Amino acid sequence: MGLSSRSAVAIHALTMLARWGEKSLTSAEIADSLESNPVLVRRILGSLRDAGLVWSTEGRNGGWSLARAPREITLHDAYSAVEAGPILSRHAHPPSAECEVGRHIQGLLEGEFRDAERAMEERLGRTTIAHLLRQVLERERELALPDRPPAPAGA
Amino acid sequence: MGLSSRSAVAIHALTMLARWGEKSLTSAEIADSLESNPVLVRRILGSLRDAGLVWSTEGRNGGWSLARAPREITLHDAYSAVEAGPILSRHAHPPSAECEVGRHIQGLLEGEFRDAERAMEERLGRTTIAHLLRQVLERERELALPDRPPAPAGA
DNA sequence: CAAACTGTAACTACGACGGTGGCAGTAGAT
DNA sequence: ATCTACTGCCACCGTCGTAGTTACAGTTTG
Repeated sequence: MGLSSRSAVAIHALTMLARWGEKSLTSAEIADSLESNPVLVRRILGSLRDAGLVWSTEGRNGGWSLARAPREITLHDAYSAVEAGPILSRHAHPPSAECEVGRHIQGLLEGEFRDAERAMEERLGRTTIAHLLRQVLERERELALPDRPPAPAGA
Repeated sequence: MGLSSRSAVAIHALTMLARWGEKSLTSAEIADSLESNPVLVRRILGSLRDAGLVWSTEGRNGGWSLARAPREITLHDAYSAVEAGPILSRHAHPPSAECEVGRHIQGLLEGEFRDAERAMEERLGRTTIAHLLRQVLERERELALPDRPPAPAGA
């Protein structure tokens, strides 16, 4: 089935906060960009705040800001803040201890799956919000030069 | 939420088929080891058959056998046979094109997530059913020697 | 006080999942 | 030929996580 889209929302929001770092953004502004709902955004940013990635101020003119420099926040930070359990699900029930394979497979799978998940997380940890923001600005700059399209086929 | 437990079931079944390679196993026998249901097992083994990992024979004395040598079947083979879509979910809706970040984040995330998923799959591809079976037999041998426990604290 | 925010609980709709029963088809056993 | 033991497949159920929404209490600024 796959995980939730919370990671995508979290990374999107963090990139927005990095882009407009001077001022704080409200959950409504971020929800507008997501074509979604302020409550959903607050739920996810709440998790990011619990993880120490952002902070919020209440009341009028309140909103959200980054708690660290964009280059100090990796995609793995965002992922692990909003996504809980393991990715590769284990046995729904413990297998039968009567079976020679059933007795041991669970423990062995645990190690294998854990290694595989770690590999994914390690890869996520190599990209930062700063890196993402840089690419966003780059692509935006390309849009501003319609006469010189990026990497044309015959160039 | 994480993926389904189909991968775990598939790997469990493949390891059993490798262990009793001489004779074919029925879905009921495998379900017994899983403490689960023959229909569930047939559903998953059906996917493995479609992927060319096992074959089945109908009728009395029918059952399931490996279609390849255990060392030619990786955990990634099992995983990709039974698990469909992406692991890290993308945006539920496309973000707003009005937003400078929303315009580009989806494409960028796609690349990042895809790389991360590939890292996990690559790691799964490094372990084979033969490797798993060897460890099962090893642990079983240790159980047969109660006087010499494996790796005691003071050894 | 009024306005604009966060924070949180409650609720809905939907989809995927594990699990179950039923039944047609197939092949060996007698 | 019939019985038996399988696969293959469909339809269904209860449960759970998710996205989305409404509602409302609390907080800060103007």
